[in-house]
Amino acid sequence: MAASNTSPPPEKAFAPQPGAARMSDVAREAGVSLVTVSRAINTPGKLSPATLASVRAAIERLGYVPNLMAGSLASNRSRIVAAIVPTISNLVFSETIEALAQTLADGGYQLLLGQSAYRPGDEAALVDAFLGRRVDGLVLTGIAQTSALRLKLQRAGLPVVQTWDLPPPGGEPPIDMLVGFSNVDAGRAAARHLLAQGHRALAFIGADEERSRLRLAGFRAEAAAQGAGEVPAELIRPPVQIDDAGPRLSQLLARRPGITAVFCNNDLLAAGLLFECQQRGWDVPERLAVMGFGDLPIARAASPRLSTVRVRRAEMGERAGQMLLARLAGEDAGTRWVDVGFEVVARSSA
Amino acid sequence: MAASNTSPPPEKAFAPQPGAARMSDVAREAGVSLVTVSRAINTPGKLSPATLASVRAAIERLGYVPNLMAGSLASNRSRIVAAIVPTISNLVFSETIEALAQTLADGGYQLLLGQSAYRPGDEAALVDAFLGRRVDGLVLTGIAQTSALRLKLQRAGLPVVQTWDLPPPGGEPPIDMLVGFSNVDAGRAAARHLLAQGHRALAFIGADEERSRLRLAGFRAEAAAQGAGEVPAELIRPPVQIDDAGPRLSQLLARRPGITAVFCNNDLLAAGLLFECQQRGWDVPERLAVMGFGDLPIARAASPRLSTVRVRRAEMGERAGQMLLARLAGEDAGTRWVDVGFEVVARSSA
DNA sequence: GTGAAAGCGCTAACAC
DNA sequence: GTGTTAGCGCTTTCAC
Repeated sequence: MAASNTSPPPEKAFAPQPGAARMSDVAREAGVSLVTVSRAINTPGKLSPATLASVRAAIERLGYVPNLMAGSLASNRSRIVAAIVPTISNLVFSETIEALAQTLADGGYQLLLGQSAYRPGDEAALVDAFLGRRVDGLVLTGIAQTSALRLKLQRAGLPVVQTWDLPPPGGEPPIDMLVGFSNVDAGRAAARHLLAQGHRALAFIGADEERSRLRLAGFRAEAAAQGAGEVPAELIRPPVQIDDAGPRLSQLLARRPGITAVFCNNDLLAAGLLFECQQRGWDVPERLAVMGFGDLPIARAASPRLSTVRVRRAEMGERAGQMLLARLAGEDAGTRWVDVGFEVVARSSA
Repeated sequence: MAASNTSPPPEKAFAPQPGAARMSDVAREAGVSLVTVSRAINTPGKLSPATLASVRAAIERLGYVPNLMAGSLASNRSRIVAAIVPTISNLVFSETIEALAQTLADGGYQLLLGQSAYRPGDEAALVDAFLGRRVDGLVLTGIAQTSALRLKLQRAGLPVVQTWDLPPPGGEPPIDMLVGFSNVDAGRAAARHLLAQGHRALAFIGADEERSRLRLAGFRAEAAAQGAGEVPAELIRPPVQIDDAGPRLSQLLARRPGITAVFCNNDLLAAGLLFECQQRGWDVPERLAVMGFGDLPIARAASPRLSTVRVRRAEMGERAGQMLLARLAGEDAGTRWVDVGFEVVARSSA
């Protein structure tokens, strides 16, 4: 089914740009000055309808595409906002990104996306690349940036929004703006839900990364507070895949055979656990209760329906975008830190 | 759990860039000329170790971050490659993007990502934005670009790679380069697999978009060739969610109660169907055979294991990146069209 | 190995 | 409303 072919050359061989039209070409073509063309593009309202029309016609005729890099250099505004997420392969981030991209697009900005792979070094490298491109704003995932990075961003005077977390009481304040929720509290709430149903032998499966660890901490704190004892945890080095769930359950069981409830730090992993239970012929939640995180569509579709912790993914993206747009428009809005909260969704699996 | 707070102003209020260091500042600091600084950054091998060291020290001292926009303008190379995918919320594209981003990064290029939402208009708008930024290359998903867009790209003389599909025999040739597989053949192969197991009453659930329709066409063609009669199909307007599976199955059943096998155009949808069958108490594959597409990790993890069509997602991204890098390096490689193929993976669900 | 001059394509003042 | 004059911060010749 696979083949690699050396193909016939296309009619016209690749040529290094046949001399793309410049603004001055358009100006000459339309019989106006260069600025007039610039205005026709950026502030068309300030031109007479007649000249505007003739400039537009010239643009059309020449197939002119404005060079935004030159524009950015001259105006010192790139109209680009960058965002860094750990990975786009985790669906929990997709909606945040889509909402952010949409909000920014509506405001005339484009989103430049980077993936950190949960590695601080990659994040720092991306920030350098973005600063080098003189992005107008930056959206970060999490609050675990190194102090060197924090300092660099503050020195750059760039609007920054941290997302998906909240600063711990007494911890470092946000770099600039922030929209998130308490991962510790979310973990705590998950434990509370499970404990309320009488479970005492809890366990945890999640990624070996910052926010997952915070949820685990909250989960364990609540379990301890209610006297539920030790909570074994499996921390998976990213990237986490759905088929990690089965093997990790086995590990957990080997360590503590009596487990009755597992909190998975991600709905996909929880769905994987559901599949695993089905393979084993275990009833959920009777034999094992499973709780997810995120409330992705799969939580509603799974069988049994997945109990989970709902996170306002799209809202975070939208608000991050709005905060950035407001700042970029010069409005120094009062609200810089937003807690969008979370919510335990009780369904059938736990 | 949610709260919006008007926060105390941070120690230092937002200030519009305290005058980021420029290359000339570094030059003065290091006691060399501006060009020397430029060389220290771009062609360090051409400098004496001593001057190189002193320039680097100055860069460090000033926290200088080169302005890549200015560099791009002067050199006429942006070192950015753009890619357009329908959506990042569909995991089938994630690996392609990640492999592409990685390959490009290794070659010194950055990836700029855009989402078309399966809308030709959005795709065209993104292309304009990218051309405006003078990206050095472009990766497109699919081959269904309008002829206006094809023309624009050819006129721009930009290296372009189309992915995820192959030109139909006798159809339009690729815009420039291409790496994909035959969606029609993939659909045909899926039907062949199902028919080989004795199924005669087939059905299809997929997104209402180009490549999904091609797979449906192949699926139907094979069914017809083997005398299996009509194949009812449910085409879902994107975005397709996993919880679309259940309701669509009901629709299909209402139209044709005797269905014994369903080809889902996406593994996530197939997993949704598995969950639906479980809810109904239907055994898979005895009562209903389910086949997926993509061979995402969920196919291996599902219960029963999902039979599916494996697509070389990462390979497409990597090869697209390589082809682009080769072209950008001036090597006019002979291989411009690559068929990476696909593969039917028989597991338990069908 | 290093530097001086010119200019990439555009926008920002400021005139008229 | 429209045009003129200066750059934006770099890389590119071409000298030395």
